[in-house]
Amino acid sequence: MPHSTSAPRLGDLERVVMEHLWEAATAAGAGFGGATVREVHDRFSGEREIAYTTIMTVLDRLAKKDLVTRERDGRAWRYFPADTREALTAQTMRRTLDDMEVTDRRAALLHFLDGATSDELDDLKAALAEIESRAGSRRRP
Amino acid sequence: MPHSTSAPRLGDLERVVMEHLWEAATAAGAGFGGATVREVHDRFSGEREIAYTTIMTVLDRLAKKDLVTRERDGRAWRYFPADTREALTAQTMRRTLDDMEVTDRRAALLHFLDGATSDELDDLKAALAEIESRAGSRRRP
DNA sequence: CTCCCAAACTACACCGCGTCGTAGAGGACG
DNA sequence: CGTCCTCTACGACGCGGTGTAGTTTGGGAG
Repeated sequence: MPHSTSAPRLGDLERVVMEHLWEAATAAGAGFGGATVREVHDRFSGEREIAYTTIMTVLDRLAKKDLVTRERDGRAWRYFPADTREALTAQTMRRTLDDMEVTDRRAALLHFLDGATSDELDDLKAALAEIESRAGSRRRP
Repeated sequence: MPHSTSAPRLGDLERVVMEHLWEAATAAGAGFGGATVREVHDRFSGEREIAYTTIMTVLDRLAKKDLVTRERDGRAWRYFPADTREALTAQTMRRTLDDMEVTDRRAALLHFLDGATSDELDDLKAALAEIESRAGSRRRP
């Protein structure tokens, strides 16, 4: 069971920084890339003027919220997203569902699907099928 | 940041007040109900000490966020939830999905379903079936 | 020993939300 | 009429979260 501590909300800058970390992760393959404060800060160059220490603060707060982890890399810290963007999104959506204390989940889900594109419905069906198959036949090759 | 049409987030007290409004709505049958500031305030009696004006402020802010509407009822205003709890929940969940700019929605949904109970999966399948059955009219451009 | 870099700590402004207080406007009623 | 009561309108204060950054400190590279 992954950490069930409900996902904290992100501010705009926090989200953008996470963005960079996720990019760094995928760019480095599944083996994880992560980034130092300087690397993240450099990504902002030309795009936006922002202080190095601002990035440090943001990364520090993200770490305190357990949204990122960090490891030493020489004298600097290297930051890694604690979850994929998709996992964090799912946690946040679930938290909403819980917080709202919805009694009629079916109705809520119906409303949710009501605003979905057909592509999304396909995605959902695919996801559902996968879950089912996973639950139905435990143990697969 | 152009997401003004999306659902704003609720604070704790705001949520509790919405709670009362939703109760009032269902208790009075579909379509009517609503409550005045005094009625909402009275609901808190014995359960919690809170100022009348606090309720007024909260209801006022909810109205500014378009989460409730109001009509004159004598000298007082009568407040009505703008959406059902389920609809608001769905909007918030969708907003999360949009804000996070998830590229792989299928993965996100998969994570979401991963934390679902089997009852919830049933609800989802039912909702999905219903959407499918009334196929043909798709909203959103 | 000196310099530079990165971390750590502190600071500050702003906004959202919980929490009220006070000032008025209009009925109700003696 | 004057008094009282009830609601609204408006504003205020404190606190926590977030964006933003400056200052201080400690440890390597010369």
